[in-house]
Amino acid sequence: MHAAGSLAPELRHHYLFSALSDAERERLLASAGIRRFAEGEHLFSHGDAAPHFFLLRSGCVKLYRLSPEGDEKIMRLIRPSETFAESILFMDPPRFPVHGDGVEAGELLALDRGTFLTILQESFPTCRAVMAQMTSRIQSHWDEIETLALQNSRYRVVHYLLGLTASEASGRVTVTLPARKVLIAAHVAVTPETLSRTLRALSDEGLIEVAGDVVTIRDVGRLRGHMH
Amino acid sequence: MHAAGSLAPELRHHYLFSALSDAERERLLASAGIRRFAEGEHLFSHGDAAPHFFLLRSGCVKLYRLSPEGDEKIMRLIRPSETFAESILFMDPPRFPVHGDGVEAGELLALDRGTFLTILQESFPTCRAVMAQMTSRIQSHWDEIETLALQNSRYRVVHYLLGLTASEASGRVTVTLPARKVLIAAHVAVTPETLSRTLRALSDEGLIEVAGDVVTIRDVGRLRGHMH
DNA sequence: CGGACGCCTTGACGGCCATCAAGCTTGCCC
DNA sequence: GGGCAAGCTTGATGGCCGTCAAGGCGTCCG
Repeated sequence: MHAAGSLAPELRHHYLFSALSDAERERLLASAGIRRFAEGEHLFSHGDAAPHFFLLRSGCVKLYRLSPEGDEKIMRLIRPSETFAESILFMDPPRFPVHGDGVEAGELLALDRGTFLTILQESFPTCRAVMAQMTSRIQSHWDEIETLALQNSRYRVVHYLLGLTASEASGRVTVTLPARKVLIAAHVAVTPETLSRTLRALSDEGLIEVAGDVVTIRDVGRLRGHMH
Repeated sequence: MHAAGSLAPELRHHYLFSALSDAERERLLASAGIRRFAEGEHLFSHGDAAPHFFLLRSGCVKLYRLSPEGDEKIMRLIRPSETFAESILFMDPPRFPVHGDGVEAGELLALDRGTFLTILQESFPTCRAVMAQMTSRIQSHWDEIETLALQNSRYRVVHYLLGLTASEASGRVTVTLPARKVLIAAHVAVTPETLSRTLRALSDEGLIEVAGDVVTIRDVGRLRGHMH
């Protein structure tokens, strides 16, 4: 991990940091580090001491939990310019709440907890941005809990596909799965076999067309109506 | 809903508000209201405009979601002196993310969103308390998502029972279920029938003793080992 | 005391989905 | 091209748990 160069523009355009002054951004970057990682590389473990939170610059990272039997549930797939592990800012002591692995090689910006906390103290707008971010995460958690508790696997898969489309989309839409299918499966909490069978069923019903990792939804509205 | 009287002590001892000055607490209370509710009374719906968040003074409230088929998943059971719906502080527009019903008659303190946001702006320690609160909620959501995704119903029931005991407890412990069993079932995402059968199985295996809503765990450590 | 109502339990059954085990397709390298 | 490996698909089977239906067991109230 080496020092962060002139990344100020990257931060300026990010929701969480756009309310900071140039001086504050510089201060934050001065304390930050860059970490390159390879595909499959283990980045941190659930429970590890966590002095940083992260902004992904390139590649793809999975955040996941493991059951004692070794089953994996992916909590989030992180894509470039997304931040993660902000929670560690307010924990005492700060520890990662999940495992993190590289899925595609890339680069992380590791932001220092203490520095950012000091800056927060002086920037209520940024405080508010952090809280808004946390709020929207909480929203999505509640949606996921509801989905896991109340809905079957077919619903979860359809819901996931629809989530890949823009919310105002309608009619015929083509999306690309953001990762290998085994990862998608671990994300929607089904086995790869069930994911495969579900996609095939949807396809047989004429609702979607599947070609590798490219899925064409033949009619978004109609798919929405066929969740059960 | 009528004005809040001299409730300052209640707020002073609450985690979220203890960092406020007396003047700020007074200001918050001046804008607050009290709402009494009956058992079974519907308090608000998922999606309703939400000008307040709440502190429960007495009774019990359930926060829940419904599936289109009418199945209910309880997200939280609120007990006196707990706050809820703080998320609405940072939404735009603020809307309740769940339904809320009274489970036992009681009284709510409804705290004004705008007033609290103004106060937050001037009190970084309170900001930080709010963020810490949100962080711990996020933690528990991740635990719940993991449990729903990776564990079977027996595990979830055992996990719930263990959650009712103090974390450092060991040996023989007696707990009282905090609500009717149908609500417990909706909380751990099983049917009442399955909850009943699971408790019976645990009881047949000599792990617990059940008498109405009083459950005696014969050995906490041993129960922990029998989750699967 | 008797009956009714809620709440919980118990039993029988079936469907969903995980598991196990082959096959298939694709890309890669010799 | 041939062979191998990784990722995905397909099939057969079984177990968990939801559904439906009936039965027990308190509590309340006439």
